[in-house]
Amino acid sequence: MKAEKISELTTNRLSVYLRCLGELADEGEETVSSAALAKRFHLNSAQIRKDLAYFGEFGIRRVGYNVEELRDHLVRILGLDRQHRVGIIGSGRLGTALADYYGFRQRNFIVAALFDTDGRKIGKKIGGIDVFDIKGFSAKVKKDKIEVAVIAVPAESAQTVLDIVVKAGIKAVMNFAPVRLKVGGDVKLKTIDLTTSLESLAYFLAGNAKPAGKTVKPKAGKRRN
Amino acid sequence: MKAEKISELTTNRLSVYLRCLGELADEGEETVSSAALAKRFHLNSAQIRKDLAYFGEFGIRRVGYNVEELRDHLVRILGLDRQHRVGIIGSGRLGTALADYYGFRQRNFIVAALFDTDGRKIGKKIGGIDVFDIKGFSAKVKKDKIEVAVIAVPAESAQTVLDIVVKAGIKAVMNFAPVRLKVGGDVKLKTIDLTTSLESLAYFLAGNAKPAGKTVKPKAGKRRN
DNA sequence: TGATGTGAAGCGGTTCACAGCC
DNA sequence: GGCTGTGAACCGCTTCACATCA
Repeated sequence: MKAEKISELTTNRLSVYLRCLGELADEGEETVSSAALAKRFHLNSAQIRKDLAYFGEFGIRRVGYNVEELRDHLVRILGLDRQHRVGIIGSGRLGTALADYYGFRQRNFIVAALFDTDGRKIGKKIGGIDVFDIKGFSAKVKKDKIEVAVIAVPAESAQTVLDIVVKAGIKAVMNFAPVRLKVGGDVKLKTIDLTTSLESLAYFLAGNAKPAGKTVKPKAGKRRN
Repeated sequence: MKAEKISELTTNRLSVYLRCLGELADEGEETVSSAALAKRFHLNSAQIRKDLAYFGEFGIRRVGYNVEELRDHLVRILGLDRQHRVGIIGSGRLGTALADYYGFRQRNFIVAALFDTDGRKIGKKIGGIDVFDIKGFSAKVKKDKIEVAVIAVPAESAQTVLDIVVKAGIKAVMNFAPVRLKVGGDVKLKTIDLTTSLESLAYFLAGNAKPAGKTVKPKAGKRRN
């Protein structure tokens, strides 16, 4: 509640910086200036400096940033220096794909369990991970110390699932169902809406197909300036 | 290039409105006011009106909007009134999950083909969809009139794949690889970065775990006001 | 009267530009 | 000299408030 001083846009960028630094470290770079970082990954150097400055003074004037050191800082700031256990609800194609997602492990996220309502799946293993009845969600969360829930169920059931998840004490949720969900303020809900992303591409194609004609027509002219 | 008068934030919301209207239509509602829509789906009514007003005057004063009619308008604005053919590159778990994704079909997106470099997969069918050699991408795009590419390959290969895709004349790309990719201005690239989303949750958990102590420490006090 | 459509104000994030420091 | 850290300017999106009109 209080920790929201830093914009989410900033933390998202920290995640990007971390990745970039990983690449530089792999190449053996020891230090990097904000300008060099910006140029290489098409970022803005002022923004990099400002983002980092929220968390401390990591740079050395005249030199730049120490790659390894800054990376460690970012890992700690983002809370990636310890494991996070994840439960995925919905063991359809998307759920199982996520269970297998390499990026999870790479970032210290451990998929501890899958959950479903489908009796045919419960008790089985999918990709080496046990599928549990959603009814036992709360108990399993406590037992396995699950901190993050991923919702990969159809849109109709997503709100119900979210309510179960929140009741179990989970504070961080990633939702893939294309619906607007409601949560209390102390729970972080991140929705990844593939439908909207897709439609945004369709819009682009539609607008692109008719470059001159059907663009906007702002009614009473003079929209900007 | 020119069509970018309307912010992407606006078009994303149009997609949301469309979904909401679908729900209302299913319930048999004939008209809805911006205020009612806002209340029901936790949106802002002024924003709804403003977003819609960019595209025309769809409302009736004193009444609101006709649900069916507005829905049709949005479908047309978003370019969902015709099919879009999609090619997915990468037939791993994520790629195949996407090939199967219900939201695609529902929105008039047809997955025409999967592409891979893995000889063991090429020529096979996965979930009813043929897997082709990426080498034949360009030809297949022309033949099947593919307009949208989905990149579901590891981060290391993503830029290479993107270059192939762009060279084949594709103008709309959805990328799931966690990298910053480079494209020319006439191609719309939408990256869905699961790694960043995940790390943003981790950040929240980290900040949340230590509510008072390690928050920010803005160095020379007085950040805001 | 009651809802839309919209100019204007407000706000938050980005970029600029430079002081401070190594 | 050259890089960071940062106040100030800028910009675009959101929200407000109201004129407009069926």
